Amino acid sequence: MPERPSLDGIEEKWAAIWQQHGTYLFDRTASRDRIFSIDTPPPTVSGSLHLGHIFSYTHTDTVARYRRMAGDAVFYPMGWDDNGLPTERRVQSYYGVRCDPSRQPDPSFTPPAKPPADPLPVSRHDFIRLCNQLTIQDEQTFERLWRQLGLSVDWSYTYATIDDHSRKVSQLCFIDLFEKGHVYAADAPTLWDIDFQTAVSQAELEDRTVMGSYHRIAFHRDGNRTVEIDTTRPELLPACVALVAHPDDERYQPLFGSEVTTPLFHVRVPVLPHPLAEPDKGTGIAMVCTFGDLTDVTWWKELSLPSRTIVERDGTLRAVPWGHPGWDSDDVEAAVAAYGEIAGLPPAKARTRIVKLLGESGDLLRPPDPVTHAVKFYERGETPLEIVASRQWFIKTLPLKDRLLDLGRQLRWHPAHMVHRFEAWVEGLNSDWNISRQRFFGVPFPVWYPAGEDGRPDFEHPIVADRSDLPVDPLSEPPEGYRQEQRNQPNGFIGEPDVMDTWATSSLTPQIAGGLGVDEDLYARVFPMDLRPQSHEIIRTWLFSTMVRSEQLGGELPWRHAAISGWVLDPDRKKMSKSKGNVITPLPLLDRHGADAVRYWAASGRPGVDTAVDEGQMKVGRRLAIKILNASRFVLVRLAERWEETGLAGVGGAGVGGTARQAKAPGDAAARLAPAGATGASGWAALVTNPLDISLLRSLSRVIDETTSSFEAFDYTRALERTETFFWDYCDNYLELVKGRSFDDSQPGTAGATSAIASLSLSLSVLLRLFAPFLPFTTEEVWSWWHSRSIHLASWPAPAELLHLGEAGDQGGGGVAGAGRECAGAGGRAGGAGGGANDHYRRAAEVLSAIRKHKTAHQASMRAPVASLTVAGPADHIAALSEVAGDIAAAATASEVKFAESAEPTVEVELATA
RNA sequence: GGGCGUUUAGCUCAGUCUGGUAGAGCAGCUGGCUUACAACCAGCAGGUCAGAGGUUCGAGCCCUCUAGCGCCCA
Repeated sequence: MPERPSLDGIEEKWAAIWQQHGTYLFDRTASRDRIFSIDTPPPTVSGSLHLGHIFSYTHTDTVARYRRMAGDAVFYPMGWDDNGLPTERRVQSYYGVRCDPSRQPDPSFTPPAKPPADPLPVSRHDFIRLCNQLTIQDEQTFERLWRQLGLSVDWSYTYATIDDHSRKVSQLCFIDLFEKGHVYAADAPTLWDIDFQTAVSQAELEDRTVMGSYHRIAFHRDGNRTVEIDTTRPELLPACVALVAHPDDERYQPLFGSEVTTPLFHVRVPVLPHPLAEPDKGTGIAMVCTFGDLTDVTWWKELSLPSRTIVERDGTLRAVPWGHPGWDSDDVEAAVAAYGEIAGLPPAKARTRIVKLLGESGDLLRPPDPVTHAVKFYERGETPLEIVASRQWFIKTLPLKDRLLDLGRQLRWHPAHMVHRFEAWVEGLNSDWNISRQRFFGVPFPVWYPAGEDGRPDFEHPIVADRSDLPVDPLSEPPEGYRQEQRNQPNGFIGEPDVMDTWATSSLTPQIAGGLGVDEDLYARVFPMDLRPQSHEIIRTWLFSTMVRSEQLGGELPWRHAAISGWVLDPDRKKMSKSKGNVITPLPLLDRHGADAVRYWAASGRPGVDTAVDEGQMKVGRRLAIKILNASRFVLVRLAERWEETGLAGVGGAGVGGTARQAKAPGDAAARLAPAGATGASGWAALVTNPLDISLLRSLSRVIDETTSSFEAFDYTRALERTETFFWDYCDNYLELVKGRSFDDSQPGTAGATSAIASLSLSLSVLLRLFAPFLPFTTEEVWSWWHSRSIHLASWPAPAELLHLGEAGDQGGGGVAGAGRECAGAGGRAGGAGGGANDHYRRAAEVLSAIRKHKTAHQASMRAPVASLTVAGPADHIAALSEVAGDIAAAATASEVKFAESAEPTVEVELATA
């Protein structure tokens, strides 16, 4: 035990020892009912870890540590979500390269020391090589930070969503979907990001309010009459396939079923009713184009409209064959001429041009009217999404809506109201899940297509890889029965060039971590997982997609509980974002305050509640940690010095002081004192005979009950608060009260001193264990002063450790002293001495407080001697207090305590003249 | 537009299911070196519980409405 305890260096020290000793290794021989498995979110490694990670993962870690101490074999793996676009972007900027899939691999390629301003084109193979290279670096950085934070992860189960194992599981599950008919490829309207040149899914969308303009345009009816529509995208006029208005809209009811012609292009389009048309929006009648937005897709589908797509994958308008089938016009020449003005242009330029044309033709009825409106963006993109028709793989989710809602209700959500977010999302689903991405660093589809005589792929007969060959890359390996030379040749084969959406793989983390198809024994032990922790913003993506996959694989929930963390807000309770420049990075905070202090702050954020960064809270946490060091030293010094003479050495506790290091795991005090232990409740607890000590332990046993039930409900914050409140009171009052008795040189070895030492030892042991999930470094440091085995492998405290059997049973009631305790007998034992046994401690603390108040009011030192002390109160108070008079007198620095009966409790203090 | 959450001391939040005279920490002020801890301790001050109405002997808590803030969905 150090002379002056300190937190300096304990993080490096214990992180290394935990790693060396394998403290958090999962016991995979445990039976299912003893296992607690956690499906941790694999953070995206391409960014930096932010405070939200620290926050949410700390929550998970407190629960993991609790479960481990409560006797579970905790399966707590970590994954890295490294595949996908974020990594590609990081690699592009880090090395200054871009992927050009038409290039041949260059094995000698190494990226320049400094990224060039103009990105170097590299082959797909080399690009992926760089992605792998950088993610491995990033993952090491992440792992160091996690270790610094003290996460009790079993690092031997770490996976990455791009590694061989994940690719294998992901492809395996794709084949499973394919065989079950849950996945299909189709030409369909697809949300398309023209900058990233890739499809995106509904889950990756984000509405952003942007400036636009309503253009009022005249469509023509018979007899020179017009219909006026407002549109923000006049350039899509050639793609117009209908006009729609609300069925109840009397203005347009007469037009339903009739045809109108588009200006400039002279295309006949029907006027149709549909409830999604908003009468209040613009003129109340909308132009349906293929495709301007998702509502267009709905109208197109539900009204069985034709398709006239004009937007290319790069966002420009493609050439179209006016006058040919599907592109009929009443004035082909005019249509060709008008379209010739905009073909090949990007949307914004095409818009300007067409507005000019409409103005010249007189069909633009007034100057553009600026509006703000919501536009769909890819969440990582900067250009509004286009909707293009292209061939993509989709997972069927729409037929699953009801089943998913049902599963959502079966899942235990913490907090419970988070289920609404899930339900809102599922109910709002309007398309199947597009899992194709036209990118490079992702899990390939295990699919090839036979090439016809013309060399074109036969999409109707995909060749799916054999399970035993996984993982495969169809762009570098041929399918069975083909030779590599037949790639892209007539009558040969063509590999599927797309990769899967990141979520298509990270939705399988329970299967990946659990070893589906690879380690069935492990999988059976850990799946379904017990806990899915995550933040609320990714309910619609990660939680949702994982539910989909688990349902399609085995028709069940992937986990039993979902614990949802809130967001971390900046100190002013504003959302942190790069653009606002208010992002706070975790590393400086960890360095400044220490891991336990940051964890303390994180644990103060209740499940689901958005929490502001609060360095003040971190300072409080650090102070708590220091207090634990000092209080522990106080207790352990007494324990060590009185060890022999109190007779405690023979009771079976761990060695303390000089002998601590020799004690072995089974000999730890905690282990011995556990109810199941050989000595059990008849151990140290039997030595606690003083009423003050007994009532202290009774209070503490209630804290155990409360923290335990809080943890069972995933309310780690409450567990921490209860423990902390008790501990601070314990330091201020209990330690002061027993200071004299536990250290009384005049009476070593008396029952009173022995009781105090035993009680201090028991209570400290319990308190440290209650704190261990929150402050793993500090508690481990202190624990190591008197135990050889990690506190994180010690058993979670049980009330029975503190109380004799038969008394422990009535602890559950808590609150005011139970009636059953009143008649426990009149001896000096627990439950004796009249009124609620717990009152000794509480009343003594109140008296002490009154004395302090008096001293402070008289500007006296706390050590100022008290000449006369008279405690008055109801008979039962006095009876209890008189039993602890010696402790009160010592703590008050009074020579004696006089008692008097009165209706109201009072404390009269007279200080000795200074 | 629909939904969820939230509003309690200057700040951050407890006060739950199950109604009984407003709590903690931080910050502030005052005092105290007290042999575990001055990185500490003690004390003080600080609130129309967002607003209105209702139920009740009694409402921060239950019900209704309104407003602000945040988020989700459309």
